[in-house]
Formats: sequence, C-alpha cells, structure tokens
Amino acid sequence: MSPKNAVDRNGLTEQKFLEVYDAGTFEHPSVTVDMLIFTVLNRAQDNYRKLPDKSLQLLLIKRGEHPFLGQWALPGGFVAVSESIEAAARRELYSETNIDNIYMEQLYTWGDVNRDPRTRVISCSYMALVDRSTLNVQAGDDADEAAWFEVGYEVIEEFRRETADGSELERLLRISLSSETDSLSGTVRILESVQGHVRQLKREIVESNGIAFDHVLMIQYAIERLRGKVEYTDIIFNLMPPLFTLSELQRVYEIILGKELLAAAFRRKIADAVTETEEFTKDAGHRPSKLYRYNQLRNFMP
Amino acid sequence: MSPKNAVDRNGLTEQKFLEVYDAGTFEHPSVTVDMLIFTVLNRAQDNYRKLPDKSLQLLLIKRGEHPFLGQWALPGGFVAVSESIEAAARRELYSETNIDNIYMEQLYTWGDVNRDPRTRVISCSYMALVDRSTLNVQAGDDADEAAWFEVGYEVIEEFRRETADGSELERLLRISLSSETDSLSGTVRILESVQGHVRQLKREIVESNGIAFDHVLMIQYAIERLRGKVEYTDIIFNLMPPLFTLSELQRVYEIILGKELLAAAFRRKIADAVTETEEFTKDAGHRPSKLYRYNQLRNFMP
DNA sequence: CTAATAGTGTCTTTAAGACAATATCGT
DNA sequence: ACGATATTGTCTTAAAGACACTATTAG
Repeated sequence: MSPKNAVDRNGLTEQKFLEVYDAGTFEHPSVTVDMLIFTVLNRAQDNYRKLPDKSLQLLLIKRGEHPFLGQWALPGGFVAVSESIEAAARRELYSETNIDNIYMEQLYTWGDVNRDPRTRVISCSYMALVDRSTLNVQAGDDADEAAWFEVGYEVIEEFRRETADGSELERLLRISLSSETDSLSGTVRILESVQGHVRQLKREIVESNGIAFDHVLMIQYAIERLRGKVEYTDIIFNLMPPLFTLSELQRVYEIILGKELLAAAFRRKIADAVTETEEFTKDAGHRPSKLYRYNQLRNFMP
Repeated sequence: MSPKNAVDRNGLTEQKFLEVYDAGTFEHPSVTVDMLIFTVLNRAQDNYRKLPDKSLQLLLIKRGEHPFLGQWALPGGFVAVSESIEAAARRELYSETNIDNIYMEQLYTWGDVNRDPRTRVISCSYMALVDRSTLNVQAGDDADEAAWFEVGYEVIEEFRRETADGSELERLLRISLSSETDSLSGTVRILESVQGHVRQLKREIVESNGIAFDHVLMIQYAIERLRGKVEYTDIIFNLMPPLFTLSELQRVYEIILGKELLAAAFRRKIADAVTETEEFTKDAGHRPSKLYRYNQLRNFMP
C-alpha cells in the first residue's frame, strides 16, 4: 500500500478516497456459478459374469421456472456480494451432494451478453469430481428434480478451410446426455483459426436439445478439460473409491479418453501413482484382482 | 426453449415472467478484466559478437489513483453491462497496444471478497501474447504511465508435510519484475494438499512489493499457464516475429521454461511446427542462420 | 587463423505400442 | 475343462537425451 498521506491526482488521500468512492455509480452484471459435477457409475451387466460396465455421469437439475422451463440445467446459483466465488461454488456443491470434501476446480467464465434472457448474467463454471460410492444421498436438497445423466461425447465432423491469410479448422462435437427418463443432446461448433502466426478459438452452440442456457458449451468445455487433465495430472483418482483394481482404473481412463488402452502399457504408466494393498476382489466369477489405493506421496508436479 | 404457453410454478408464462423479473433486487459485484500482456524482447549484448539475449516482458501501468497509488498494476478495466467479457478484454488490449490481431486467452477469475479495498470486485484475467516487433507504439493511450517489466520466476522453497489423512506440498515462488526505472517483486505460496484421494490447491500472497492488488497472484498463475501450454500447444509462435531462426525460437522456449534445451533434440521436436524459407540472417559475425516461419498447416490437436 | 553460432550424425536411454503367454478364480 | 479376467514378459518402435563433429561467417 502507498503511504497514508500520499495524494492522488484529485488531491485525495487514500482514506478520503475510499469514503468518497461510490460503488453504485453504474449498473453491474449478476454473477453466478454453475457446477459440473461428474461421477463414474457401474452399470450392471446383463451378461454372464462380465465386469460391470462403467459410465461417466453428470448431474443436472430440471428447471421449474422460466426461462427454459422444463429443460435441464447445471446446478448453480448467484454469488452473494459477501461471498467469494469459490465459496459460492462450494455452497452449491454441498447443497447438491451433501458432501464436503470434494475435488473442485474453476473452469471458465462465460460472459456473453445474451447468455441469459432475463438480464446480464456472467457465470463462472466449476468442475467437481466425486467418487460415486460416497454419494449415498440421491442428490437435491431443494424441491428441484435432480438426475444423473450418462455423458456421450463424439466428434461428428472435422475439416480444414483455407482463408485469406491462413487457415481454419472447424470441428463439430456432439454431446449426448441420458438419464433413466430423459434423453438430451447438443452440438457445439469449435472454430480454430490461424492468421499469420496468431491463433484464435471460437466456440458456439449449433443445436441444443433440452439443455438450458448455454450449458452445452460448458459441458463440452468441461469434458475437454477433463480429458486433457487426466493425461498429465492425478485428477482421475477423485473419481475412484479408496480401493480399486487396476482394471477398474483403466476402464475409467478409457471412458474419459474415449478410447481403449493396452493393459500392459497402462500398468507400466500408472505404476507409481498407486500403491498395492494386501486385499483382493472376491466372488467375481474369475481370477481375483489385487486392490490398489492412490499413492499420495507421488510427486505432484513432474 | 419451452413452449410459449407453458407456465411455471407461479403460474406465469415466459413472457409474463420476463416482464415481472427484476434484475436489481439485490446488490451485484463489479466485474473487471485484467490483462497479462507478454512479449519477448531482445536485449543488446555488451559482448563482442554474441547473440542478443532475450527476456520475457510484462506490461504494467503505474497507478495514479488510490488505492495502491504509485504502485504498478496490470492494465484492465470494468466490463460494461452491454459488453461481453471477451469484448472488454479486447478493448483493453487494444487501448494499450493499438493492435487488433493479438492472441488472447482467458486465464482465471479471481473472486475473493476483499481483493479490492474499494468494493466487491470480481476480476477475470486474460493473457495476451504479442510479437514485440509489431509493437511500434510505446504502450499507453491514456494519461497513465505504462512500462515493460522483465519477468523473473523462481521456486525458492518447496517442501512436503505429513498431515492427518494425507500430505501437503508447499511451494514458495518468487516473482521479480524490473523495468528501466523500477524493481518490483512478490512471493506467492502454493499449497497443494491431499486428503484421502481428494486434492486441493490454494494460492496466497506472502509478500507483494510495489505490485498492486492481488496482481502477483495473477502474474504467477499466468506464468504457470504459459509454461504449461508452451509444451503442448503452438502458443509460443504468438511471441515470435513472422520470420525467425531456430536458435531464436529455442531461446524463447528456454526463457519461458526457465531451463536450457539441447539443440539437436529441440530441432527434431519442433521440426514439423515450422517451415524453412530461402532467407538467411546476415552480418551476424558468425555463420548465418536459416529463417523459418510458423507452419500453419500443422495439426492443431495432436 | 579465431570466436562465435549453425546445423548434423549417431549412440544411448527411456517410454510406448503390440501381442503372446501364463495365472487364477467360479461354475 | 471353460469362460472370464488378471498379470507379466518381451520384442518392436518411437521419442528424448547426450555429445561429438562439421560448417560458415566476420574480422
């Protein structure tokens, strides 16, 4: 801080300045948080004694109000003036899950002028990763209807165009969300352009089916981030129960990355992220599998 | 959107709802953008015929008002209600540099309650990377004094602590900023904790010397992001002029990453990110070097 | 010639990919 | 024994690190 008696160009000391300062001089936007709460769920297999299939799930809330009445939206709410954004996010997260100790990270702040038809709303999106086994409560404290949706993510088109001073890559991504009762979907266009050496990226909604606001964009962004981070951080263990088999872990990697991995290489790679225990799975109808836990002592930054 | 005649739990149609909706019911925070504008500068060498040294530079503005009068701050300003956050960032960027086509990306939104002593201000930080050779204007349209600061970044301490249900890694990072006339510095503490399998990260200012607000945090975050992205994207070419030598490019990598690279391996690695031209450097006092340009056709996503 | 940087060749080390082979359970 | 998954071994391929060697200029 500057010395207490220093004066600014208007001849004010700091104390005088703060007294005079009027925060309400012009109109402010509203600020909200929107939560992307992901989990991994075991789906029972119809088949003989196969391993349970896993799926990535996202929590959505059915809107009981205008706008987008009846559509599904990310859980979220307003940031109070006396509350940090992160505190608001934690509050929302807790109100949906009733759990405290959950991994959460800020993703992106969405600031287009007309993203909310009511008024100017800026929304800061957060991603949370929960181990489903700790979630006994069926989410939703409030009267709102909440449900888990299985997430599908697919690149449906991708092509390059030449432009005046460079080129452009367009990708169309399809997000599909399905709960026990509802089936939603959306398409996002991502435009990456290079002009000279300057690269720019634009993201826009092509189509949104039952998903409120610009939340498809947020969902697409979150999945992209999750995919990216899974490769160079230990973020994935937030989705795992305390004890897990390497095959389970591999499956979670596979559903997030959207591709199959080779068991041998996979095991080599994550070897020092996990610690083996003395325990095994049982009654599986096949060879038991050793249980592992996350190795906390692993170096955070490689 | 829901059908036009649908009614919500208060029996309102969407049109009625929007008419009745009152945006000004409660107090809103202010929202600003803060710009981290980076450049690479050639510093002339005192020595015989050595290559010019390079340094990473950041643009700061000297505050002529309370609070933090006389200290240096990131350029930035309020987001108007009728303007997207990104537009506000572009506007600020243009007003400082007088250039239009600049690489810019959103970094993080800082939402602590007391980050600004005047009132509640939420700030969204953006990073911009400029090729210094296109910047003929000495930055700063407004009356404010602007200056480029050379950026230093150093890990000064790092240790692990065992806690109840896990462990904690504490790192102390020192940021130093020096212009022709001023020398600023700050220390940031980063605390990464693991409890069970849940990891959390906290960032706080230990000390800030001549740097206004919480801008040391923003600077530290930006450098971290820049370092990270330089390794898996082509972001670095935004800092390069249209034509450059591979040695120059390597030096820029080195100052950003804060470590030396081996020339042979480096050349192999970036081989398909660049295209060679027929031109060479001249009058260098040593063997001329071939000039390259950025290869736009490179696959954006590997 | 020398100082300085540019650029290449190649051997070693490490990591990733591919795939076969072996192990162990419930029925 | 069979179906299913678990786990290891090893050969191949690709990338990164290390370092020596050759090339080209100004003075």
